[in-house]
Amino acid sequence: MNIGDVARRSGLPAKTIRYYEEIGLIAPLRGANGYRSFRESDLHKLAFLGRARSLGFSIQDCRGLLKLYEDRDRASADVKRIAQEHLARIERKIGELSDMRDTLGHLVSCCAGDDRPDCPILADLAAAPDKSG
Amino acid sequence: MNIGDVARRSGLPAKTIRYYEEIGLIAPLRGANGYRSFRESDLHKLAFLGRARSLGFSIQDCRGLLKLYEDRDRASADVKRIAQEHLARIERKIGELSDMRDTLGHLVSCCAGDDRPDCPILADLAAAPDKSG
DNA sequence: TCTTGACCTTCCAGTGACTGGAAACACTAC
DNA sequence: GTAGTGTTTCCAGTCACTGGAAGGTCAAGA
Repeated sequence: MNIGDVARRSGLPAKTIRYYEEIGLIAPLRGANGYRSFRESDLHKLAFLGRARSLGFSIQDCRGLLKLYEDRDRASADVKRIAQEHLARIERKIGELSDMRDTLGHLVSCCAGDDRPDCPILADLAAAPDKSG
Repeated sequence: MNIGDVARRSGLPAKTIRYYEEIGLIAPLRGANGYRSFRESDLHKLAFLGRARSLGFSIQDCRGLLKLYEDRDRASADVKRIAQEHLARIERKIGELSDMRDTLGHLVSCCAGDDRPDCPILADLAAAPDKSG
């Protein structure tokens, strides 16, 4: 398979696939013409990566997951740990964003949104000490 | 005020303050020795920026907000629109992350996390078509 | 006067995970 | 032969900083 076929079948852009090769996530063969030649196993890896990335795993996480995926002697505990740490990061992020949403939502609801200059949003930005930490 | 004082009083790293000058968010004066010389108004702007950034506004948004902040003839509607668009982005992001959390939470709860190789997390990554789109 | 140390300056490079674009080579169909 | 598509590599840009190097400035103390 050429990169275009793999891109279509995996749903990943060809650019991304080349990038994944560059950083060592996949290692497709090369044909005599210099074109990348993908095996089914490469396609599986790319689908795996696409799915993991869509769940928000970092490339570093993906590297670890892919290694475990290919290791028949793996312990599921290792996979679970990576997933749990990622889950914790996601939950932390949701918490941060929820705080922003609450603050911002309140400010927006207080703002008249008309042609006058008075604005509680700007007032807050100008006056409030940083409550984020 | 030198940059160190402003950094302490605004809570922003000196590096960040220099960066904000470089991209034109602030324009401190310069002393004869080449040191930046900050006025109270620069400090206020930096506090404003710090607060806006902590609410997740992009630098581009900050540029707009700062302009409105300094415009006595502004319409609060313009501020509100920026804030509402940002709020919508935040809510979209929270939605995406919540989906990830739900999927990942389910997978994690299904994984034994022991020394055996069988793992529903890997099984999902390997098998599931991308449901993110 | 000299030194020490804190502070300041600019410039360059790196982060994460791609993405866009240019220039050139390869292949297929007509 | 040529048009069009696919592929290659390489370089630069994204966003908002952050780290570090090399060197200039200043205030305090011996």
